[in-house]
Amino acid sequence: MEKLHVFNTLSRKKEEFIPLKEGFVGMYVCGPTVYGDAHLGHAKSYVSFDVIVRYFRYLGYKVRYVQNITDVGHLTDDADSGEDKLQKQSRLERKDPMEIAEHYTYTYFRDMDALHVLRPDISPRATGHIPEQIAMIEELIKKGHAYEVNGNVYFDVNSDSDYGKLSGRKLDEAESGTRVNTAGDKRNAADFALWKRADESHLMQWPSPWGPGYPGWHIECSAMSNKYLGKTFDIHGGGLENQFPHHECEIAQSECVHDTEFVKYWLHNNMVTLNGQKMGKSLGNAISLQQFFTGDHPLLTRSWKPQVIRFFLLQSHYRSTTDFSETALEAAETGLKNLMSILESIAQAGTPTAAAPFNLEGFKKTLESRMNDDFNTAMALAVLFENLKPLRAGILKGDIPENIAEVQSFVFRFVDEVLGLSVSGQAANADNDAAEKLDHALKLIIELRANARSSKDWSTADLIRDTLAQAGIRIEDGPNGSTYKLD
RNA sequence: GGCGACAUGGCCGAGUGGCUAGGCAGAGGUCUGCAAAACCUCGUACGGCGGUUCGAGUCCGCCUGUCGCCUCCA
Repeated sequence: MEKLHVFNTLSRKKEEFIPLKEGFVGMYVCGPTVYGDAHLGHAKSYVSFDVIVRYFRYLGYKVRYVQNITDVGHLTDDADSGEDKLQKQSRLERKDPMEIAEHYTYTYFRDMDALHVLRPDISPRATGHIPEQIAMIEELIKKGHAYEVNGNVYFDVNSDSDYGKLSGRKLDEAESGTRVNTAGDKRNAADFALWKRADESHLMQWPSPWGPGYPGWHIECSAMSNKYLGKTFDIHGGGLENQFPHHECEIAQSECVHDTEFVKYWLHNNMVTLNGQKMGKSLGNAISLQQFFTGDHPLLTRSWKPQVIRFFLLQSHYRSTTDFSETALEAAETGLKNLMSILESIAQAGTPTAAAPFNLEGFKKTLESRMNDDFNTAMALAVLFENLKPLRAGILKGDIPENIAEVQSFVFRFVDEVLGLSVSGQAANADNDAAEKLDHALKLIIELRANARSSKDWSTADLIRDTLAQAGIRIEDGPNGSTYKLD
């Protein structure tokens, strides 16, 4: 595709992306509820939107990327009877809810950093925007879209004729057969809470015009997106499971307050599954990112590097489910290693020979057309392999294209800036000083082994190679001497 | 029950109606003291049954199966 197209959940079609303001993209993505460690499902979502943001920037857009931190308001159970998740966790850990929020906000960013997920430009906390949420609720009441009962405030879904436009749900359909049976003091079972009354035992509470309480889940995103992105903005993203009710409710609140379209393009990423079942915290089958990084989980036989997780996720489309298995991770790991090895060869290409130029324009165009097609990273990776493999083969033969410098700079820019895969990952992570010392030592060992080889002392040569291999250092013999690689 | 997805070769996973996706694994070969790496060659897959079409994995219908949402959830 020549121009960027995105799949818009509102229309259920791919649409050309046209920004509200030329050159700028305002984007809001639902962030985590910080009461536990982030797992592979979070990684899929945030890696997906990370690539989307990166690609917009690559295209030259100035992006304002807002991703909230939900540190209050999610209930463990039904919207009326459940306990606040943070409050529950704080009871379990015997900590203040804010300690819980702070801790898991920290681990969230720690894990996302490891995955090379760029930090959002703004990470607003729900608890930091209580006045904004209250103001919005007051406006909804004033306009007749909300009502107060006993210190609770509910949104009146019947007051909004558009309600259901995102999820394709009609109000009367939802009434029979659902498990929503707690009408409580609501006028309509489908009405949702904007503000909840808190009793004295509730740890997180704020004063409000309706008495002490705390905000409902959906209102934070409406209030904060409005504050930082305006009444209408370009893109709202999140996990597919938030389409209803969360995003539907956001639309209702925002559009009823502002009387204008809330979001132009709704993007939803699909789930990570484990044995065909959705991976989720509350389902108890989630493997946290830390557990992947350390290998400390009954379903894991070993640890997995963040980079491998990222590459694994990039190999499938963000709107497809990603089925997790260690076999699949292993395949991704080898694939990534091979890609990196190809890139290394390209990086080390010497001065150009008389070889014909590499078709950089065509390569770039193909790559961009795949990304323009709703951010098809799986395709982009295929294009990378398809084009770079022959290039490497040529380089190894000594055919170095005259435009190698441009090729190198483009390839590295794309892989690093757009895909977020760091080419010199290992080298960059290593301690430079120690690496230098190791390099000296290995050069000596390789020289001694070369002497052994020239006197056909194969047993010594093999002993050196095998022992180093066990330590994760691979010796490879080539026509111009031996080299080593760190696993 | 309502709404919505998906079913692709050993595995993962793209796919705009007609030309090889790609990755991993596997087989054979070249190179090599051996190995590794690299390079070359090799797979005609699209749940089932109909239909539209000159032509369908790709469109339509039905069936079967799996999954998601309808309750917190990336």
